[in-house]
Amino acid sequence: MRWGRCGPRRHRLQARPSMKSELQALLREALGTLGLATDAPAPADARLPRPTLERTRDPAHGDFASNAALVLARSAGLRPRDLAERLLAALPASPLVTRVEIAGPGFINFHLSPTAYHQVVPIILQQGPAFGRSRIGAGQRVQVEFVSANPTGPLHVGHGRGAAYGAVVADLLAAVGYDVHREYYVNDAGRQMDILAASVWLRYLELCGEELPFPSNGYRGDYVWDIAAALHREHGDAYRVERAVVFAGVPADAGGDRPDGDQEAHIDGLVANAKQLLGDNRYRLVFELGLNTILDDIRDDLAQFGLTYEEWYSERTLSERGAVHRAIERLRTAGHVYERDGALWFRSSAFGDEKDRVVVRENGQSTYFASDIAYHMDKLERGFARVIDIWGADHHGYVPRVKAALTALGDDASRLDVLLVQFAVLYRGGEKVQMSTRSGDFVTLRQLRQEVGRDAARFFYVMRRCEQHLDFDLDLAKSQSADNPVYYIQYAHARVCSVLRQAADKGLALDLAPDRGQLERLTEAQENNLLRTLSRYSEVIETAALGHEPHQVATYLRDLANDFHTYYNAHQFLVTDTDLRDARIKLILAVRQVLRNGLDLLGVSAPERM
RNA sequence: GCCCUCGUAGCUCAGUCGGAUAGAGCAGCCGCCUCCUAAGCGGCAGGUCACAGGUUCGAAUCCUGUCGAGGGCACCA
Repeated sequence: MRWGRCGPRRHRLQARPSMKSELQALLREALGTLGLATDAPAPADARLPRPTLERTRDPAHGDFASNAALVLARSAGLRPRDLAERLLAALPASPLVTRVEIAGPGFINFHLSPTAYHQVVPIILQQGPAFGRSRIGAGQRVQVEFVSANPTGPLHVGHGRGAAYGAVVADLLAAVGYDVHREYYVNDAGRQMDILAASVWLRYLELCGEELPFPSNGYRGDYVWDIAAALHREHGDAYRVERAVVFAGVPADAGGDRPDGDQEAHIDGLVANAKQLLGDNRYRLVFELGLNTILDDIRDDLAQFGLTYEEWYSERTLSERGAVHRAIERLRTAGHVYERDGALWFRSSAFGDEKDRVVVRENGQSTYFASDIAYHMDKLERGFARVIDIWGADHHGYVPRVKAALTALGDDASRLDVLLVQFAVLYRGGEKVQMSTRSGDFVTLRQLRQEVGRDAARFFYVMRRCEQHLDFDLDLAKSQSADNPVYYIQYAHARVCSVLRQAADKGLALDLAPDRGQLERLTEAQENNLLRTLSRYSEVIETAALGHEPHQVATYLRDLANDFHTYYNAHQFLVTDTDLRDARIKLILAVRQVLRNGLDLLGVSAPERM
């Protein structure tokens, strides 16, 4: 995290979002006093490290440590420890800090007062669900596009990870003050959709009693039968065409007894025949029926997974509005396209791509890539400060060409971040669950939710870094044991609720007013650990949001739950000493609040009893 | 072949912008319920951070190369 650009400002204890930013302000002031501006733009040599303030790993080094003296010694013309001395002298006093010392090669270690930690409890209780949220995004508009699976079939478990990851990235950005626009790009045009329409029609013909060979490249899932059955129910035989006519002039399929055939030409021939035999209106109806049925299913599926979108963006309307044409013309005007072999090519190799790419095919149809150029152009034209795409890792080769297109259009490609999510592999009984999209034999997201539940699914999907392959252990996700991190964390929450129920049952009068001084009674090691962990929450949310790293929240919550369970086992909360009891109840109420806030960000519920 | 990502304890993974003695969980071993939920807690053991160089006060982290795993290299989307 950079140190911010705000000028020297009187520090006010409560105004800072976290104790870390409070200390940063102190340090910045000291640096300013010595004329070592940290607000200057980064030096040309970006490899020069910048001063940082970090949590220490070893308590002997205090609570926070800064490497400022080490990093700035050279430019200041001083030895690190000498510079550290001067910084120490220039450091303003603060009630948070009890002691500052120089250690090792020139680290500056800050020891914080117990009060600094105690005050985090009333802050959490006052801010409630808002605790951990901040305004560092300053209302900047950010677009997050995720899932965007083709509406040619139900979502499967591979899409689930992108869905969970994208949802949390978006929510995190919103939590730190960005104006987030969540979007699903609907590929409702193009060849794959035509293949779906043809697949539906062929299954319909089978329901009508026609016997026909199903194309090897058609969509074979059961859902295609369902859509075909709906068509047949509503329209009887009105769309029926004899088998011989359907296959007239269609090149042979490949596979099975015809290894010499051509799958692609075969399915394209069937699509062409379907369009011609059905005519515009009837073809359109079949097409729309397939699209809408599947899209409705996807919407419903994602809603039940806890995902909401601000917008479902149609590829078809994009091209109908002329955006694709306009994008290509802009590239043409800028001199970045050329014709070869009857097709129109974008010279993406001039902008860092491996090779040039076709935007208009020989048959006159624009490519999916052309739509994507138009779509990304449109995103930037809509005025988003940042645009985030979340794609499956198998699309990584696609990143350079999209960025190339934006650069060629004269846009700033650095406004686009593409986050690549690796695949999730399911394990059941220690065995890898085999899946194959080809045969339609895949586990759907809905099935996964039904098997392990929404909470476990959401949590497991985001508990690893996105570029890490995910081993999704179904048995673990279902197990109601401490091994299961979801239950472990939720159990901590339920335990706090349980203690409060006990207090109520015993008729104990709790004084939970914010500032009564009882918090000074929290002196046990477990209490100090808990306070330290609670005070980290805002920092975790900030780094998780800015780094697009939901797993940090998952890891943090596990730590917090662990600290709580340790405390629970070591000390009784409902003691007879009322001040101590009130202090402990306030502390665990703060724990409960932070658990809730964190789980909420992950889309996981916080049950009151288990 | 070229490109991208990854390689940390037996297994699954954290490790902040390069920071001080590399951390969790599981599995293993030893303990802890007359007590707010044992769906819990404590302890022990476990490491050449794939390998080799380089950069510097300092490298698991940055650079180069090698090896290994996954993915990508369409007038498909």
